[in-house]
Amino acid sequence: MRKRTGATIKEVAERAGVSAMTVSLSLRDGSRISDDTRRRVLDAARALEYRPDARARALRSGTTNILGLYAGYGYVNVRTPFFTEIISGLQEGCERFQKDLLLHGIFHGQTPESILMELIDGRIDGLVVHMAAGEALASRLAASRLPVVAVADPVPGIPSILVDDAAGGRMLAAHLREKRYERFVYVGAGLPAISAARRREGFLDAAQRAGLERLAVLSSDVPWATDLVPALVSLARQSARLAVVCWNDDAAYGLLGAFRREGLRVPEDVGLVGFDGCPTPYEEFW
Amino acid sequence: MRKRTGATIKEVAERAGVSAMTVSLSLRDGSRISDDTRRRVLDAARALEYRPDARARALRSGTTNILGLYAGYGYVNVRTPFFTEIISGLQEGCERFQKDLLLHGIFHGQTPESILMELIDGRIDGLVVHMAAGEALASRLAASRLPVVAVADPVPGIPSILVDDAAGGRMLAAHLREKRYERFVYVGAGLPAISAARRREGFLDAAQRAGLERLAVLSSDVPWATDLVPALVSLARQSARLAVVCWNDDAAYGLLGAFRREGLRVPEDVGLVGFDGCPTPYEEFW
DNA sequence: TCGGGTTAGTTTAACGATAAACCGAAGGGC
DNA sequence: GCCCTTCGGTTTATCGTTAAACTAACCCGA
Repeated sequence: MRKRTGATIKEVAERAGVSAMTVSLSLRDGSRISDDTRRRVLDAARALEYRPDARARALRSGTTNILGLYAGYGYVNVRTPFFTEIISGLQEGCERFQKDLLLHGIFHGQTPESILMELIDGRIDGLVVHMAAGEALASRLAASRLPVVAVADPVPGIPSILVDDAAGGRMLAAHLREKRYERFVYVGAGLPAISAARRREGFLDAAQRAGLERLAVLSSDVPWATDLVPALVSLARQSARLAVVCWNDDAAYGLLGAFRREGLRVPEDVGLVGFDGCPTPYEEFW
Repeated sequence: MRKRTGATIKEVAERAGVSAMTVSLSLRDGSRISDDTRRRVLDAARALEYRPDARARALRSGTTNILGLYAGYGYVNVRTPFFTEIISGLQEGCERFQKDLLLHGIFHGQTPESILMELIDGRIDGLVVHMAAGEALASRLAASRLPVVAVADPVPGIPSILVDDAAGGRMLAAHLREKRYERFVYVGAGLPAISAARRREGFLDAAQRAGLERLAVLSSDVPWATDLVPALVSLARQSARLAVVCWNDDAAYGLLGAFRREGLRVPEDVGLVGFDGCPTPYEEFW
């Protein structure tokens, strides 16, 4: 057990000749304390290098000043631009509201649900989730009374920040026509993400309407879709005017690198398109 | 104030017909509890969907199961590969030790020290810092009795994970000779980082010994060194066999993009080198 | 049969802060 | 003089859990 090292509120109170409550109020609220008393309290606090204990404050006030980010598909993978964008945005928000940001870990032998539950049991004041949640999990989240926002994938009954996947699909199909592509392979997600499914259906639908020939609909089990490279390369070599359509930018970037290494030129030999608009750290270099 | 929503340990105790302490022990320690009692407790806990409150646990036990990452130069910039590498490594460690990871925010009107102090006042069980710390800050850290490790920059009296900057400088100078570069511009950090200074001196020293001509030693105030582009481009156009030596990879990547946009080819028109070995998310594509 | 040790719990007292209720003194209107 | 309000605090009772000390029952060997 780790003991605190600094002074407690009682010691400050004693030194300033007031009650602990007065110290507490002086340091936070402002009202109900005379300027004179407050100054004495602040002096005492400074002299003792007093800093309120976050744990005690959290227990009594119910507030930790920490926001959580929960990633349902494994963990918060900061190596992918998708997450770095989300985190950067959250950091800005955290700054505005004076919060810190907590990234949960993956613990062996724990289910995603138990990780989520552990996260919401008093550690944080609010939560951003990125996951495909069913009714069950959603209702447990709601029961926690914790403010929750979902990003990128909808969670029933929870405010969700989403992408218009269907519109994206239509834009994509139109773009391919415009660029004179005639056929495509779709590279989908190996995840049960609702948004990924909508995105796929949205595009397939629009592509059919646009008269694009559908060669294959694959799905990749790794973030950068590298498991599909052999199949895709072989398809690309056989088919003219082929576009590889990826469900997200991570897959597209991964394939871009893989294609180059295979000597397949983009866009001369094969078209390649992603979805998300993720910047990379050095995107001006692309 | 946010109230807890679930059952407390007392309610579980009551339902199981035991004391609160027995519940606490049953759920954690294992010893001193008969199998029979434990089962009753677990049943009751499950029935009530009991989850221990992290705040209370933290206050009483002194432990939060959270590790902190503190970045002294502003904030934890997850858009730079340098930090994503650090964070990814920390995530692995957190997984092993069942910890979550806390990223502090930047708060208006707070000094870096006050942010650091706030972070260590009971929020976390251990800390990784990336900063140039003087004796004063270092001794306050030590006084907190919190386990602290410094990365990339040394902090007096604190275990620090460092790079051998001098050796890097020698390797770099040797490499430039080998590649037949004759002169260089050094692009240093606009930060008071100790490691950056050592790195600069280490290289300048080795470069002199290696007989390389030193055209300029600049320092950049932005992460990707883009403020130096005009000066560097003009130098590069005037000088043959010139290498631009960057103190870190962020600057080198930034300049790589900028040079290309200026029509300056790397390495045909100018040499460019970084320091760190940061991967980018899609490095196989480079 | 007695003392010592183990087993399986319980009781008590915090951890350090704050919410809520309370309280004395000063001021003010009628 | 009496009642009411405001100001500037204090007192009390937790928040929910766990460390430490305690206890009752039982076993066992001498």
